[in-house]
Amino acid sequence: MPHQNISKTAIKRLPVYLRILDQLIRRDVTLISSRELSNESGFTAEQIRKDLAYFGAFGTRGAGYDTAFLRDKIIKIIGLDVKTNVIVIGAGNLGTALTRYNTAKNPYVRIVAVFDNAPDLIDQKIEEINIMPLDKLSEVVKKHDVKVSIITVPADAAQQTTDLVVSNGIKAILNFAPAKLNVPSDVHVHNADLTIELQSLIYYSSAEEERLARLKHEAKVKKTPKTFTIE
Amino acid sequence: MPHQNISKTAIKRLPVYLRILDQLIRRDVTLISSRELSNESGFTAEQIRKDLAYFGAFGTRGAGYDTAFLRDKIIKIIGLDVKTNVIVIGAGNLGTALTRYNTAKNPYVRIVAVFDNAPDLIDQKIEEINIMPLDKLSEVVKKHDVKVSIITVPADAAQQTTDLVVSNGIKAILNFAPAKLNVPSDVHVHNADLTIELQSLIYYSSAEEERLARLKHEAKVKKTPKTFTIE
DNA sequence: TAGATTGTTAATCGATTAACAATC
DNA sequence: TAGATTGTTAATCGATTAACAATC
Repeated sequence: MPHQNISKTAIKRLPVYLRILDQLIRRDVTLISSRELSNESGFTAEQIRKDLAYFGAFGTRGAGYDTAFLRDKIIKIIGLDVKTNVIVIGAGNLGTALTRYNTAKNPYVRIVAVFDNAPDLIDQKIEEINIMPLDKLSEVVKKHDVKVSIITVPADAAQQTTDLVVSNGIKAILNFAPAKLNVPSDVHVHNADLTIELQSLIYYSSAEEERLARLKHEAKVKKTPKTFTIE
Repeated sequence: MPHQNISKTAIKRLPVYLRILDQLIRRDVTLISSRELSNESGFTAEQIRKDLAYFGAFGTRGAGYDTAFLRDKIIKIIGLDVKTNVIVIGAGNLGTALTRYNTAKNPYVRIVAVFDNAPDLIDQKIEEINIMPLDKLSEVVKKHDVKVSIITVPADAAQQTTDLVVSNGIKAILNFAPAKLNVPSDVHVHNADLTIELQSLIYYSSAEEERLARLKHEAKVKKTPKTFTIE
């Protein structure tokens, strides 16, 4: 297979497979079929096999996948075999939650520092990690060769924060600010705007058909010719 | 257009358009073209026009879209014209962050209560919103006719929490727990597993080609016939 | 009328699903 | 060998992009 294009949706599923394999290995399961992986992940068995096939042939026909072997491969595919140093910008509730969670539960990354300009937060700690002012960012990024930044600042500070991290060589940004970030083409941005997640979910939470029918009805009313009418 | 299938990806973009229209209206902009909306959102103008066309013809040829009119339409399409009552389960940092953010910045939803079983959290407040034990959930859901729940509990409590909210009539779940939730087919789940977002971003943060080439090389080495070799 | 921009149809692209040969 | 499950190719589906007629 000479450089097939790797589907972006497949990349998003790899961490799910990794999480499941981690769990299985903890339960001493050594072999798993794509059918069983499907039950655990919610993705189809065909899709799982196809996702993995982009990168190689990791299973054994007739048997399934060796859990430890497959985990090792996925870790290398994603690039988690070397711990990734990450910075967090914004030490509010969300920045704090992400820092705590990743420090405690995500063994593949290391949050090296949290940045915030609020004077009362500086020199405090979140789970042993220092909160620092933004003017220390350059130094920290160089020292730990940081390539990934999580941004949890307010929307109106998002672009200037982005410009700062990009100018310091950051290549990937996980953006929680409700704002579009302008970046050079070699910088990757994943938007994780939680308000958008919630609002698009609300679309599905109540009678969709009915709502859209009402909308169509209104449109008709609106298009009634605007002549003088007797009230 | 007799009931065209509405694309799921279009639904995810509607809240982005809404956010931009809110900003434009605040800046007293009354008319906007799809080209300008494209600049603000990062989606193409063609895509924006197509997304809106699923629901009606809201623009004026030659001119563009009336910002207030289009905002009103999008609000009705998503179903945000009536404030949506939402509950949050899990009063940790993430639950707190989401509660604060939505209370302060998202005028379209109302968080009516936060649930947690930790005794020291009960009866505390997050921005005027009570933290309650889970045995009060049924009562609150009935009282406020809640249909949407945000789940921010640990992975091992996610399914039982889900079963609880589903049995109380919740129809949409925004799930932050790193776990697959099993729900009846009439309940919608949006997964927002932040670890997965971060890990899939890491895939793009460092030399992809190189990493995958190394993987392929390893595979070759592994497949060397296992005969006796002279060291 | 001329210029601009929408709404819609057609063409392309990418992702998922189905099917099955390969092979453990 | 028979049964099982992978890896891969072909068919389908859905989403995006391109093009342009409609129309303000």
